[in-house]
Amino acid sequence: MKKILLVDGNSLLFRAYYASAYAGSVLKTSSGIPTNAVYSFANMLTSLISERDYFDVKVAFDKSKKTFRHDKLENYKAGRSATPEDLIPQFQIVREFLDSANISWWEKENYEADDLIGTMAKIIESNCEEYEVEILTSDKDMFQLITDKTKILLPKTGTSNLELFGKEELLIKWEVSPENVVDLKGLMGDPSDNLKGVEGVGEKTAIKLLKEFKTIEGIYEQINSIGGKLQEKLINGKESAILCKEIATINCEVEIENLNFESIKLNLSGLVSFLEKYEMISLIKRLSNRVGLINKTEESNTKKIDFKVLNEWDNSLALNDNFIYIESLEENYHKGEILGMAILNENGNFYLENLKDDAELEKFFLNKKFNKLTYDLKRTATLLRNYEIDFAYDSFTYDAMVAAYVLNPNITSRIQNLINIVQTDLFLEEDEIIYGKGAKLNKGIEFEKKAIFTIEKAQIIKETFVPIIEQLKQNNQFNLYQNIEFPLIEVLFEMEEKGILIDKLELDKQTARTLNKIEELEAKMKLILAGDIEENFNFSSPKQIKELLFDQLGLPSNKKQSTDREALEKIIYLHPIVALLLEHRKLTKLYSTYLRGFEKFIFADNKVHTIFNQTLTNTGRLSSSEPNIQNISVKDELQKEARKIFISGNQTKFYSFDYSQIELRVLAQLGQEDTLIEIFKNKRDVHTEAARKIFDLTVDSEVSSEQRRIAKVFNFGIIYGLSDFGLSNDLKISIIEAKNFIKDYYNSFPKLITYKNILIKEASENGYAATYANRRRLVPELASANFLIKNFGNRIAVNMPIQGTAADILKVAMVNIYKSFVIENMKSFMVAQIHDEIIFEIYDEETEKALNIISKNMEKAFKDLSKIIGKKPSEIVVELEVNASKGENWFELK
DNA sequence: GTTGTCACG
DNA sequence: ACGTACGTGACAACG
Repeated sequence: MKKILLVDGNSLLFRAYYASAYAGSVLKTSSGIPTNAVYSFANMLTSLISERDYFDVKVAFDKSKKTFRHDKLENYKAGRSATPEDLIPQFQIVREFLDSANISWWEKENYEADDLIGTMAKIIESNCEEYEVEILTSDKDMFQLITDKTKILLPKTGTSNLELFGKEELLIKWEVSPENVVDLKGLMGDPSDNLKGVEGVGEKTAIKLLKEFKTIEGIYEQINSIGGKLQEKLINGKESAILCKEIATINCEVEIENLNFESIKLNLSGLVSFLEKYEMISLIKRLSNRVGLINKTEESNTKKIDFKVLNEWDNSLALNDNFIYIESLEENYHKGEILGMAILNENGNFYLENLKDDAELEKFFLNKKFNKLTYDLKRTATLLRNYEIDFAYDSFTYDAMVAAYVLNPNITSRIQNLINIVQTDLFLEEDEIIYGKGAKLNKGIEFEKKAIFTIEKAQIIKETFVPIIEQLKQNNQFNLYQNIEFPLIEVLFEMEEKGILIDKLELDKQTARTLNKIEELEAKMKLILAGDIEENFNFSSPKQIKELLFDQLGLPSNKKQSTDREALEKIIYLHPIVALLLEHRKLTKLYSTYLRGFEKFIFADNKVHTIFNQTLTNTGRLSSSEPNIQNISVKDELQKEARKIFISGNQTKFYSFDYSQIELRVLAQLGQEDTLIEIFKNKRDVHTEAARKIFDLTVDSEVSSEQRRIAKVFNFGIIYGLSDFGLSNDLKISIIEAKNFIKDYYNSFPKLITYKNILIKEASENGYAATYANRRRLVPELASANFLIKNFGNRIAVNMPIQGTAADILKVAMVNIYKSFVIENMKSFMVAQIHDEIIFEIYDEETEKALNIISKNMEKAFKDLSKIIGKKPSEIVVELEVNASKGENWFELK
């Protein structure tokens, strides 16, 4: 007999909620989305499936608030206390969980979960002899569904303690048979559903009556054989009893379409990305193991992919379209090792272990007729170059990683995620499970296993290719992918390859000098604090600093006893040590992150080769790592010294081009705010002019630096989705003053409030925010009942289109400059992008030509963007202004 | 692995 | 009553 589990989703989720809400507080993600009930639900359900060995699992939910039962009884369920606020958003999230794990769930307008489950149980009983049913619910009404083949699993105490009810167990507990459960309910009523039953008849009397007369109808047929008060009560309650029975009766004749049962196969990668998304990290390992157990029974049935192992490539196997995947486990591919390669085409599936010294393979890569479609092209190309395998870059025509990012920037870039971005039946094991991770990472696994895994990865790229392209087109995002993101891969690839030269002497000099300063400063601080601290006091330990300042020295603090810069600045005049601590922070940051910390990133060529992550941010920006060259100090004079270690080559100089106020210009354009557009058109200082508007000053009047500073805070605030609280905090003014300022600001730029409201409305309706180029970001926060989270959603809806459109513009500029450099056969090259700034190394003899190409392309990039995505360039009226500076090192720039 | 802090746009 | 500006990455300390 195969067992099918039917789950009452609402009932289980409620139970999961209360089992995991302690003293009213519940588990939440860092952005405040409550997840406790889903966490517990996922835990309970997977545990149950893995332990009790079910063949298939279906979950049913109540659909709408109103059901056919409400038509019969006006106050049905009216007495029930309100659903906890933190639970409401989790009804949606739990459905997302089931989808990601590939567990099917059902809901139907007008019906409750009971009816769906009852119907399914009946269908199984009458059509499928080889199945039996278990129903997981804490609703005792469901006992009416018990038969020889159907049993109820009732949670007892806690979450893991369950009791199984069949006919016999029911008879022992209630002394009734399943078909009389509704009669019992009709007589007793049920306060939770606001069912009255017969007044004065409780459990004991009801059971006694049913034992004798079997059903409610039976009781009334022989009402005269019952005497006295009870008869009176029954006659008075007749209508109610019959109605309550009717309502308690589960409708087992709901129409359910496409119901079929097959061996359950959980989607591990979908599940893992779900758990990552909602920060349920601790469940990943536990659930992965269970999924392994649950899926195991099926493993032998999964179709094997046929493939051929080749010692050397045979170019006669090559075709026009070849899906390739190169396996390499290092996160930093600049020092990555190639473990093997899969090539899939219509001639078959091929696996190559050794890529070195394979002349045929190199011919394959150099031949432009042979298209290569892959996942993470930048990594692939870098690995090939590191192995000195020549290739024609142009023959790479598709990158599944970047395409998937365009469809959903929120998804972690792992090849396994391609499966859930488009629905497929494919399954791909996690890297960690194949190779282990951390200290247990093992690259030398069995040859066969590794070959299959690599082939499977290429298979995923192949199978998802057409659906992904179709979805891009359907979303109107194909141009963004094809003409911006895809060409950008090559730009970033070359930037990373070129790297940035490091002045090692300068680095060593500064490292020693800074270490010296730190030691001196620590000695000085120890002298001041003599008697207050131990000899081995650690000035870098927030814990020890906290104790010293607030407990020992008794300085005032906030509730959290924070010791960050903002907190320390407040108490700087109360003790001489505080200023020195701030100085210490600056020096140690400089030393450990930008000086000594940089050494490990320097390669044999004396350069750093950063990784520009193209598929990480939610807004479309790039990020940079190992090392991060987008956050090198610039604001503090002392820390800015670190910029001297980045030097240009012998024959080149650095040129930096940065956009002036690009986000505000984007805002002016997209919000159609003419006053703002005019300010930029007249090349005025936007903060000064905003100050004139807010403070109602005349055109040529003097604007104080204080007024300009306030206006500047506003200009930034508007991009972040300003709040009165945030502003009052930043400007150190009262919330009332902040409110008034906001009013003045919006009066000065009235279109901005309209635009803001449109953005929020669109994001709420669509479920995502979008840039001018149709880059999307899902904003589930907007659906939250919690107003803090919802406000966060509002700010995302406003900020993402602005920050993201600016990012889109930068990308267009980079792609176009790169193309021009190639066409003009220039040697000069791009070295870095820092969100609103692009840094180049330019050969002296190319200076004029290069500067011209760069500034022209940057200035027209918004219009170019418009054209690329098929909009009208003429609608872009705001000017983009670019400032350039040069230097032989980064310190000299700007 | 998580937390606190701080660097950038 | 609650308690925030948007987007990142790296480091040291501390469980």
